[in-house]
Amino acid sequence: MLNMNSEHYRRRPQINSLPLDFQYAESSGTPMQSTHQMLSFDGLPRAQNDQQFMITPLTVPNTTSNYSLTTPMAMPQATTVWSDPNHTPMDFDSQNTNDYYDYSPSIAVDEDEQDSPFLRGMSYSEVPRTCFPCDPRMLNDGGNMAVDSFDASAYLMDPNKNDMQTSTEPASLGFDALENSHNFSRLSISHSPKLEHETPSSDHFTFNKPTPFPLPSSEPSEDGGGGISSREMTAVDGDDPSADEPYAKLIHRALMSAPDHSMVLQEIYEWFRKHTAKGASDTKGWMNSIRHNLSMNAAFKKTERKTPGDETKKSTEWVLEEFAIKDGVQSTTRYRKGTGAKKFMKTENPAPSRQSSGRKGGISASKTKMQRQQQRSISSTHRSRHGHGHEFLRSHFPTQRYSSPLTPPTHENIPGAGCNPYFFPKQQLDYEDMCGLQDVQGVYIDDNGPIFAESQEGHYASADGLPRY
DNA sequence: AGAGGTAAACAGA
DNA sequence: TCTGTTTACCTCT
Repeated sequence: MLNMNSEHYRRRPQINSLPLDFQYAESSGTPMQSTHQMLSFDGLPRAQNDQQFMITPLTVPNTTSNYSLTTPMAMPQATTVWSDPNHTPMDFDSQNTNDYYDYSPSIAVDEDEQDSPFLRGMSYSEVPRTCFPCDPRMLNDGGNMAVDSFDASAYLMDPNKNDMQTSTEPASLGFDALENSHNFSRLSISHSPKLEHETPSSDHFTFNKPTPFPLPSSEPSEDGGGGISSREMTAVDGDDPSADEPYAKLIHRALMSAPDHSMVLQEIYEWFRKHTAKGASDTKGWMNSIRHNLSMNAAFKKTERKTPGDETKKSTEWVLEEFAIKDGVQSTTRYRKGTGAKKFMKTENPAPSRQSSGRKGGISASKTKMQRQQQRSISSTHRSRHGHGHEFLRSHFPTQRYSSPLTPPTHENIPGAGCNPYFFPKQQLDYEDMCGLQDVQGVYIDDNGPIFAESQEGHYASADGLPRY
């Protein structure tokens, strides 16, 4: 098993001014079979040992070099070719829980590299890539076989194929990416990964924008109603695909259908009413869920715009983050479960504010609501369920910001994160490492730096000495 | 265990 | 009352 500690990736030195994820390992000789399983960082299938991918001579500036693309990113187009339902990918996330890899579509790129013959007109972010353990430090054996253990792997890029999208206009980028992933989910998958001497067909080898992360099923379609995810194809196949689609994806679809990828809450409600079964419900639970997802999912950003016609009025607008336009939306659950948060939640004596805030929910919980009330009514000691947390703290620290350890820092707070929110769990660890605070629970990031929600001893501390909640 | 849904407390506009 | 945030629970896989 390879040591896939992400530190090795994150601190890999940059070579030849190429972006971190576009380094190459030079070696000579003929292509060799890889002796290592290719690793997938996004859960998508990757090439197996008997799969070879050739890079055409025209695409290689130095034909004595074997290139590998080292960033663990999804490669939707090639994945379409490689996908083998019988192949179980090695999933990066499964080995590094909450340790998102530092892919960022906004990594600064040397402009000159954009025209590199290696890139052949593609921007680096457009180049499909996968992970190869070409960094010696990634390998347990010290890297002895780091270079020569894999074949001249790359991707069969057809330089004559002109369906590569080079537009940098955000909306079209996003649509290309999504549309392409849409194809991924719809197309029948070729089970023949061998591409040598094959002429790629447009069906399985176009080079539109690759989506760097798990493929969204929330891509727009002609009718604005959205596509069908692979999950839905197996799970629903029914009349209303949206019925089985999570709120986050539906909201994403709604926003994608808007001209500026933005809507006010009421417009989102309206979209749900028109396009989903959820919105047809008489209850208002779905609205609550929408608001919950908007708040909790980093793909959705709240902005303010002035009401047309009345410049004094402002309305809150929800807009898709750039990465969400390009890559789709991630699970809302994912954003609310950071490492620190997990630790925090496991503490036996959570902060008073946590004990009192929030309430039990869920369908079954509501069923037992009556039972609880009855129990309370016969209890001789009536305990107030709230009023001890935020109330007390706000009265004592009126200017304090009440951010939650569960709230991921916005990507703007993280240097180098660009527009990629997947930095934040890693960033939490970085702060822990930097501060030697491995034992501190609930470390999270604030505008002012790390905030230490609660230590194992139950003490509160923070970077500025004030308590955080 | 993770994803996703839901109810509900609570604050602010 | 609406909106936004947050928590805590639930079911399902």
